[in-house]
Amino acid sequence: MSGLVTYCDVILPLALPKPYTYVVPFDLAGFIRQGHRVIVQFGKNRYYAGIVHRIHHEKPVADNLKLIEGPADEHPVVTPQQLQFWEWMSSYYLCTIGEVMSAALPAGLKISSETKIIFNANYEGDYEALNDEEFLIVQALREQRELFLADVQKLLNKRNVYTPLRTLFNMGIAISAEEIVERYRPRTEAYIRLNDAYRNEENLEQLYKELSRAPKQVELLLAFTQLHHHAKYIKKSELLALAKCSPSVLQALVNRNVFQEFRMEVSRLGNLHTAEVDIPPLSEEQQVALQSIREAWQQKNVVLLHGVTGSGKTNVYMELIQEVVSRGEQALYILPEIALTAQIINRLRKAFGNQVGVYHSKFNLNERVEIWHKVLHNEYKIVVSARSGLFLPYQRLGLVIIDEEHDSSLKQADPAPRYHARDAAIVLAGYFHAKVLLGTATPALETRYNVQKEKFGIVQLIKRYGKVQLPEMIVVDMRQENKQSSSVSSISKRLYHEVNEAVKRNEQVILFINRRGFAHYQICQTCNYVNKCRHCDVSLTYHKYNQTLRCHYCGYAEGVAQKCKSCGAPELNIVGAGTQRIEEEIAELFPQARIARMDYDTTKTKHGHAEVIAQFENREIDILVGTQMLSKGLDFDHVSLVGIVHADQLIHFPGFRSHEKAFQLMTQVAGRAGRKNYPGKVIIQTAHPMHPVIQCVLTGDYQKMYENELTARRQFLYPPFVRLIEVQLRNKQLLVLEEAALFLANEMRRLNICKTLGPSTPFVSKINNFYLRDILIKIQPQQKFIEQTKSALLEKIDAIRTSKNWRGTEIRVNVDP
DNA sequence: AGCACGCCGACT
DNA sequence: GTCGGCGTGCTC
Repeated sequence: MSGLVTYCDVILPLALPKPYTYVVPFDLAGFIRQGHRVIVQFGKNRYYAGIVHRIHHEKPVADNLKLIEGPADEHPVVTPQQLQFWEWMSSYYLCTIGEVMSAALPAGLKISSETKIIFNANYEGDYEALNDEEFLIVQALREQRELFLADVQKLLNKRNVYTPLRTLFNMGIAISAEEIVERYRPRTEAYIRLNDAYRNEENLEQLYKELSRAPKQVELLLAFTQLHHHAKYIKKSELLALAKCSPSVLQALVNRNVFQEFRMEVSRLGNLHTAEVDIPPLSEEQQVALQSIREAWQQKNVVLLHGVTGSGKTNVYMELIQEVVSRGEQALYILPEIALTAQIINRLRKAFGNQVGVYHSKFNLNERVEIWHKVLHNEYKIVVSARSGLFLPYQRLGLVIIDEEHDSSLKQADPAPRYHARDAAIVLAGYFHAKVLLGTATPALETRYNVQKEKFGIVQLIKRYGKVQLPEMIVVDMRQENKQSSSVSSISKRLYHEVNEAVKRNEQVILFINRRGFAHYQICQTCNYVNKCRHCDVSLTYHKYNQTLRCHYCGYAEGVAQKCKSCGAPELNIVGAGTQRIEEEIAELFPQARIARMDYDTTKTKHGHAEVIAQFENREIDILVGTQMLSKGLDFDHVSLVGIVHADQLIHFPGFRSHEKAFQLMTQVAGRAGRKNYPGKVIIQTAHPMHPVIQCVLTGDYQKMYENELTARRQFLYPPFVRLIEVQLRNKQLLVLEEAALFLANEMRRLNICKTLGPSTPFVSKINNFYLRDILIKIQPQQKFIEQTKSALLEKIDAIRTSKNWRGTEIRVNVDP
């Protein structure tokens, strides 16, 4: 075998269609393995850490291959299962493996080089010939000796700084170098150990004598000897605290070389006490459910736990996690990001202590790297996370729980990979022969259908846990309401009355508003003109706090108009009822109540969300007004009333899932009413009280909603009866866009293996000066059709990308939208 | 994602 | 006439 060249295919964290092949230097050939992070040069100067995908001896067609520079770590950081998973994800969701890698690897494990400009101090020429820009750079260099490319860009306030730099390089004033920046920095802490010489009793005796005139030092030394039989060294801060001595005393002993100070890497992840707290006993019903799940897993890998809100699904999860962990396997518990609350984490930490890892967007880059390593080294047996937890390097995955399985935020919208955590989890679990549990009170239609088709097992949990009763559901007909009342209000008389009563009884109220379609905007009283964004096809949203009109798509902002831009009339109205507006209305209606709002604006700050929740839990707030966020994972004990202010907005939202989503959302929100102590009430305000969705919510009839929806999906050809691929094309030039979109749609139609709709103009037809067109592809749910359609689609997309005629066309593919 | 090569506007 | 803008193509 000697004489064979070793190659490795390296995945780079860029949107490149395929891995690139490098030569492994001879002396590294036995060392570099699949999953290793390796430093490679890519392009003229730039270096990246890529992941070794495959090692082989097949000479690639490309010539002048580069050598890899070397490994970034001693051991591979990506497991074979992960690489398999990345590959599946890129082929299933039609994106590049580099895009998957970008999503999967924490930022701290991504390395790229930065160009450094270094001043040549030995330069002996003059600076006469330099122009302004060049001179500016030289001035900065003389002061700082070296600059990053980004610094120069900032200095000159432009992107392309190559030209002046080239002059400096040519003149020998500066040179350039690539600095590889590893973003992960381990945290270190100071430790103290005793000099080995004093392990000898005699020497120690001698030392005490020598120190007789330094009583503080003796004291510290005694404290240390008492503490240190646990370990050979003690954390400096701990020693100081325990010995109650000042740092100067310690320093004196260090200077005497009695103590030695050294730094050690420590974890950033809190070291919790592993208190063996009991998991709360299961109710009889939960016990039965648990047993049924175990049995169902004998037959099926995926089981749906369909349990009403408050039925204590979490208790069942805990039990299952316990079982898996005791077998030495790892459990992954995925929830929608906003359901990943302190309540859940605390509970798991209480039960499982240090074995629990938490992974979500609030962790910084360093923390995420440490979590990655703890999963890799099998120190974390349990991971609680948002959907990105799928990408951690599990060793022995035994169980994946997807909680709130129906939740649409489990599907990543942007950027690619546009994956669904539930579906991806099932694939991932398959690699480990692990079991999957999907939990929800309102299963996604597709999931329930998979149960019907006997792909998934099902276990029901229909009683609320403890003595909690299901809430009373009341519908208010807003058409009647508006007829009777002279002024139009968002709050009906009935809801007004019930809120007052609840607040009077010192109970809490949640008012749910669907934010979408509710943004307020400025409209001309005379000609009905609405200010629109200059770059996007949307009306500008009114923001009260800074009196601006803003575009929610591109961020464009302008001050509120004083007069109409179209007809010049000075009378402009703000219309629309956002959460802010309704909160004001509610404040007027209930002057005695304490009201808080929870939506995007209030939860932007890191703790805004948690603060509002804490205040509500502490009963410092009577009425909580909010959006979607209120429906998930929050258990409040004193909420007796939930009001759904505008149910119609939910039902009539465009999209084939709107009825399903409306049912889910209303049911979930209603579930917030009446926990331990109160029988809850739910008031739904609608202009269509007889609408089937409303009726199903009122009667809590999931099955009926499922059957209705399934019929509609079958009739109009939507999932689960077909598989969908949504393709969006974007181009700054409308004509080019339309031609390209038509080409793609027609080519797909010609195939005759799928049904192609469009191109159509989306509701928002222009974003950031890019025009948009949508194409929807419907495929019969058989493997061969799906595969053929996908490969044809990729081919056609490639044809557009490489064609001169349609250049500048961006194409986004969304599989299973 | 960079970075380089190639073609059009405003300045000497 | 040239400098410099950014628009398109390639990177093992």
